[in-house]
Amino acid sequence: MAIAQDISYRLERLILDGGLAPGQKMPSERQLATRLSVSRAIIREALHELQGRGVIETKHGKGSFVARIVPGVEEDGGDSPLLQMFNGHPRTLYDLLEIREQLEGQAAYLAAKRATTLDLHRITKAYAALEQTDPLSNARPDHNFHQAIVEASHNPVLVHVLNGLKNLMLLTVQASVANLNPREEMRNKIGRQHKRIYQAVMARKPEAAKRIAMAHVRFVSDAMREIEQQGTAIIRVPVNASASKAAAPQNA
Amino acid sequence: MAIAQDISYRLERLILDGGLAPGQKMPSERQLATRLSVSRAIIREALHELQGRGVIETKHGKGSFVARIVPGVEEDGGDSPLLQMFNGHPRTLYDLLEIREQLEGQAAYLAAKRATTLDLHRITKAYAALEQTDPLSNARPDHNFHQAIVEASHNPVLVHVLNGLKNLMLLTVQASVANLNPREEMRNKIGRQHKRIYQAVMARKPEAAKRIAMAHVRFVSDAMREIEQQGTAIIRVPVNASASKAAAPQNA
DNA sequence: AAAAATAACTGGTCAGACCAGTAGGCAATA
DNA sequence: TATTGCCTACTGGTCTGACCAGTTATTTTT
Repeated sequence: MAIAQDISYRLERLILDGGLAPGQKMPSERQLATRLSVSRAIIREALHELQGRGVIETKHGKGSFVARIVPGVEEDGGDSPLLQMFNGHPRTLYDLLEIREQLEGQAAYLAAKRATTLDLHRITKAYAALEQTDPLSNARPDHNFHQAIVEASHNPVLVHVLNGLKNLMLLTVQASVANLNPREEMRNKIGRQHKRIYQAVMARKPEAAKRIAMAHVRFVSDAMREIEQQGTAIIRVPVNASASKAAAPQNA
Repeated sequence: MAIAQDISYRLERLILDGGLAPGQKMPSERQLATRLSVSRAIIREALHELQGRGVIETKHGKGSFVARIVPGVEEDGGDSPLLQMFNGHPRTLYDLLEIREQLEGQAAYLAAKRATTLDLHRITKAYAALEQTDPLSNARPDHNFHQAIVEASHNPVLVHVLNGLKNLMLLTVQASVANLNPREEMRNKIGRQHKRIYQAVMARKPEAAKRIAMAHVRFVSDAMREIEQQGTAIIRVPVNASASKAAAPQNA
């Protein structure tokens, strides 16, 4: 693989894995070049790639910043091309969940219908990891479980679309985990829902899987809406997820 | 604006405006640099940006090529690995329709629920244009009608996702128009479906709108599948859609 | 203290060089 | 003749080092 590509992936992973939070400034190009032992030209090409993907935005004389997906009370009108759309819309979270409901439902349906034994194995593995993980730690196992199901759908377009929403997804999952999991009843309900999704897919019951998966997302959405109205939310909008994440030292 | 950005936009416009068709080879980097009077580094940065958006894919020693099927993605994704997935997979068309069924259904649902009077006006206008257009001419009015409904959903994420699939969409719509509309019964059925969708949205009947919209996409999908099995398809896979497009001079 | 010049960052662009795949031509060989 | 194989002229991939252009904090002036 071309180095520039490789670098762009490494940087993206660095960002997603919590090394850098949305809005945060990335190291300077010269620093990155030195750090990663490549020329600055390569760094610039990699950064442009991330820019094209909407992962970062760059400001002349200031630096490159991890794209802020969502609103926030933040500073200037710094808009990223794609993500600009979301600015100032606190509804975004629910908009996303609205779409997730559809797509995850379809994914579960197709997964139950088309999953190969290898797929089932992967899903099982992801589910096991999800069960064993401390629900309070982080959102990744949750996301992985859903992801495994999506991939088992064998619909590249679906995979592509959900992959494109990955960043947003992570934030919502994160938000839901942070807000919902601390409440025991919630945690249990969600756990049961995951289990039922898992079972439906394994049992190859498409309709059931779809129904349950949709209900799951709907439940999360409704629960968060309720919490938000009570004013007891830990995270109101995904932006702050990074902050609470930084406060939680148990990240991988 | 930074030159690299500007260049990337100019190149993208060049591609989308029909100067370059999917799969087609772009001029070499050195050529572009000379032609556009910028350094090769700038060209490379611009190309990486397009790469990140999934507009092009680049092959060492061969050149850069307009990505078959997609622009962006967004991302997400974006990038050649995703696009590669689509190449040569005739199933892609149906994969896309599978997703469209969900998203268009949801869009219609939300549109019926949330559309403002302005939205309704726009939809009416698009529908009128669709009715008055010669069905054989091109797919744009069809796409515009669906688009108007999507925008009326007032879900930026949904708009974003479907926008990212725009080119794919155009191809499938185009394919369906090319294959289905020449057959009178099909044309009539589809016309009736559009009408029912339109009426359901205008009458603010979310459930009905969703059901009809989903059935519509499903119908198109099934019909095309059937045609393809009969071997009477004009366009089998989206890839060739561009070719037929070039052959049809009546494009806007 | 306020204003202006400065210095030390940051990204943006350029030029030219060289490495590394690819493809076509053309000669030497079997 | 047909095949092999090299050579060459493409293509993108990377590096270097320079200079331009915004941003910001510091330091000098006033």
